[in-house]
Amino acid sequence: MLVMVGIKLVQQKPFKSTFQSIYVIRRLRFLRKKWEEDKKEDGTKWRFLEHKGPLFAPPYDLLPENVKFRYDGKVMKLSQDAEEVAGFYARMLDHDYTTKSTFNNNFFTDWRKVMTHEESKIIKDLSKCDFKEMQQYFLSVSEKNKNRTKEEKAELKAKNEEIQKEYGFCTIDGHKEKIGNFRIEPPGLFRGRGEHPKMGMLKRRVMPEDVLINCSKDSKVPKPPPGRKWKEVRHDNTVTWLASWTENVQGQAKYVMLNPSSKLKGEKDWQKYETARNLHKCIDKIRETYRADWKAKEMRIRQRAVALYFIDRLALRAGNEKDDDQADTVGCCSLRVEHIELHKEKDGKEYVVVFDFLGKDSIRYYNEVPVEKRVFKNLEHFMENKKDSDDLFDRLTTQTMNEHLKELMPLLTAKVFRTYNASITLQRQLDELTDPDATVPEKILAYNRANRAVAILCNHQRAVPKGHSKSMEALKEKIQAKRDLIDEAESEYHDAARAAKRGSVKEKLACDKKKKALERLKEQLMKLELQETDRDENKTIALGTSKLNYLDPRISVSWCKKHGVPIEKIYNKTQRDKFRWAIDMAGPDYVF
DNA sequence: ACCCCAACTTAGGAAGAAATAC
DNA sequence: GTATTTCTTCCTAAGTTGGGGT
Repeated sequence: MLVMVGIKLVQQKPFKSTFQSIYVIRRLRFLRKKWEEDKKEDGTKWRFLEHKGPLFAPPYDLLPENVKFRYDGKVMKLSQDAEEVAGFYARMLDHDYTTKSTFNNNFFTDWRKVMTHEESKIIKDLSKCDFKEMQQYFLSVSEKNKNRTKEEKAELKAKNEEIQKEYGFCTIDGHKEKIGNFRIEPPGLFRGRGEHPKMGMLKRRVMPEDVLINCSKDSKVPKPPPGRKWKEVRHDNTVTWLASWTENVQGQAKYVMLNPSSKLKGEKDWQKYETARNLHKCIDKIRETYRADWKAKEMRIRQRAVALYFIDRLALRAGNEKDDDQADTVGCCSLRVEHIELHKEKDGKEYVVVFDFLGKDSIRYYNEVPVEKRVFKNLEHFMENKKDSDDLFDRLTTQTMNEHLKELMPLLTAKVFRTYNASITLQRQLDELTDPDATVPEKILAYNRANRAVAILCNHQRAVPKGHSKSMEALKEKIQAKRDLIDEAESEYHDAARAAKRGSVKEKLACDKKKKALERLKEQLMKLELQETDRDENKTIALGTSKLNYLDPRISVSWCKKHGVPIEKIYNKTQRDKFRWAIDMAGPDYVF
């Protein structure tokens, strides 16, 4: 596989700018050499791995003496642990979380566990706790931090860079690579999304004794803090993580891993898009197959075929089963009867399925979808004699779905459809929406619209930014002001033109100037109007997630190269770092 | 067949930094 | 210069997937 990468790289088209092509050729040669040297076909991920270990959260700072906690109106001095946990809650007093009884109950139960015996004898009712002074104190501290002088800021920045330099990088197979998350998660209250049964529980402080270190045998093993021990040091080169620990709320493993800009992550990402491109080659066949399976005798197969149709057409997630100590969310395979409604006819359309459920992160998915009659009839059948809370696809799991997909194409799984449909949609929308003669801002709007089509397909939502309507109004005012200016400039230009007609060189020059000024204003107006459209259309849609995780970056890169749009207009610094491989690889003619 | 876990990708919101408006 | 808005980065929760155990 990795040898193929090398070949693929050298076959790429020449690039436009000399600077770039020299750089690219050198880089390609380098990459190919490296990748051949590093070739690992046995499932091992590295041969050498060295790092400094994770950075622990700073120790707890006691509150100043004058900051009081009160219980039932009376001042009470808390023990260190109780005070720290109280502080976690105090910081969140303005947050919506503290209005939820699940959050409050979980917090209170866990808080009482860290209290001394005496404290827990007194503090028995959360509503009698007064955290106001603590909250005020934390607010004042962050206010003070905001008002730091230039020098203080510079000093802080320098310190952080020092830390980044020491902990932020590792050496892997001879390369220095950036680490993604080298900081151990600090203690706090668990912020589960949606109606999470565990929200508000105490996430306790992670100690060196909780931490597993992974590095190579012949590396300098990271040292635990003085007088402390790691839980374990292992040398497992079949995995990519550098350190891990188990978080106490959900019992999940947490990992320190490489930054997306790293070669290891980049190659994986590249491979993901190659799999999606492979799907493109057999998608017609697969669609034929599942349509045929709508008629299958076996229920199991019909359910699988209808579910796959949803995964393909609606870009739904696979939908694993979830425990009831997690928020109740679903994906395709875990849909329940209560999540869809069937309408023989709705708003003039036949056979409409209305989806309404909470997906990942408890984001609502609502969609009215006209479907083939056969799909509709199947759904009716699946729902017969079932309660609302029963599984729609009771004969189907993500495992059996993925096993089936493996047979249709190597490496095919449910999520590949999301990647594929996202990327192909971007490519098609870009083709459709890009006017080659348009200005760069217009092209960028076209790009964002294409991106938006994908975000809508994948249901990537966000909360309406606060102050959205206000900022829209401000923008509208600005536009009106600009229009007035243009009117003014127009009449000035007309006057100047008349003067220039019979006037001297001087008047002609003045007229030219007016003309230029008018054009500049018009251009500014257009920019503003584009911004207005863009912002309003984006109100509840998040473009970042699809850009970062679903869109083959080579599509965007080639579009930029083809249409003379600087790549910086599409990808910011972080994104350019992550997609370095694609920026180097894809020429203007790349096709997904 | 089913369950569970490890490892990895995908996700929205918070916090911080930078840009722009005033 | 300061306040406000917008963009970027950080954070970590919440998914998917494959594999191993029973």
